Amino acid sequence: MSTAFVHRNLPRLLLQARESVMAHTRPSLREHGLSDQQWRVLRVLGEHGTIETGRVAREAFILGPSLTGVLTRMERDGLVRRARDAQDQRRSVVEATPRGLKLVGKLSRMIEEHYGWMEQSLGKRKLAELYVLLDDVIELERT
Amino acid sequence: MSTAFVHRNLPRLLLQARESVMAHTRPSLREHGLSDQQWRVLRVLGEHGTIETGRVAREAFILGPSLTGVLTRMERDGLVRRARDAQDQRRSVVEATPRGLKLVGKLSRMIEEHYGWMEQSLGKRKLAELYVLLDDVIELERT
DNA sequence: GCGATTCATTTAATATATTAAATACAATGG
DNA sequence: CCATTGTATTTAATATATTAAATGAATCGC
Repeated sequence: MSTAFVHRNLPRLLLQARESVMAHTRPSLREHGLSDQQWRVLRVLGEHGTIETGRVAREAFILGPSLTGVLTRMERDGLVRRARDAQDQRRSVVEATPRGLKLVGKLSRMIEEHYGWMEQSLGKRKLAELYVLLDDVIELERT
Repeated sequence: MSTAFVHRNLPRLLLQARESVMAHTRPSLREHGLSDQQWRVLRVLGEHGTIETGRVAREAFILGPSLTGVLTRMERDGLVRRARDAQDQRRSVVEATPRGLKLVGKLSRMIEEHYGWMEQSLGKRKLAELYVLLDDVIELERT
């Protein structure tokens, strides 16, 4: 007996879920003058120190042309510094300023608390299952 | 024994999963000259016929100010028609043109096939579980 | 009826997304 | 070496996102 299956607009559900999760952390970002994208960039820099902009783009899920502008504004706001790579003059590298790093630390702790809250309200079991399923969906693309 | 839990950047996973799903349908949309947003709007119009723009905004997950521009361009491209609501002159209503409706039909069938493919490659069980978990996450926001 | 308030949409200003094209440098083959 | 090809980033043009403010119309209380 094959179950009749009701499709649910998966892209929309994923978008809603994402909004739902970020609804709790976004206000803190905004209080510190950060956009979603700037926060993603800052977090990558916090994890990797000085790194190539191309890698930032991949890890922060921002396309090259967008990243150019994001970094320009972050530099303007004293959050990051840019320079050309000495070995390969095509590449440019970025790093967070002390001010940027301080922000990363503060907000990372805040977000860690948020995960604790999600663990509680959703349940560890469900959260773990969700991770696995999302990995499976992401794998589809490489098919 | 409480399991140590490794958090996985949920917003990013949700974003990746969404991209992974849309990677298969987006090329078809582009071939027909549609952006993601225009497709969402068109689909809502296909489901509801003539409807208020406010409701389109909610169902297509587009903020008011963005929708203004999206609808302007869609009208320019002959996909929709706009008019003021006779009962309440504050509101405006939209409907798809015949050309817009033809597109909805064609692309809807394409997307339906895509769901069939996902059902196969991911499995009905997993897909159903994913729907439930995403609903749970979305519910968190209303907490 | 009229003033204050509320509601729906649009305008404005800035930031980001998207695609194609340009630029600038590096690697490679002959 | 030099011309060709490939790679990393930026520029350009248009579309969309975001937030605040403005506009225009309905409603509410008196």
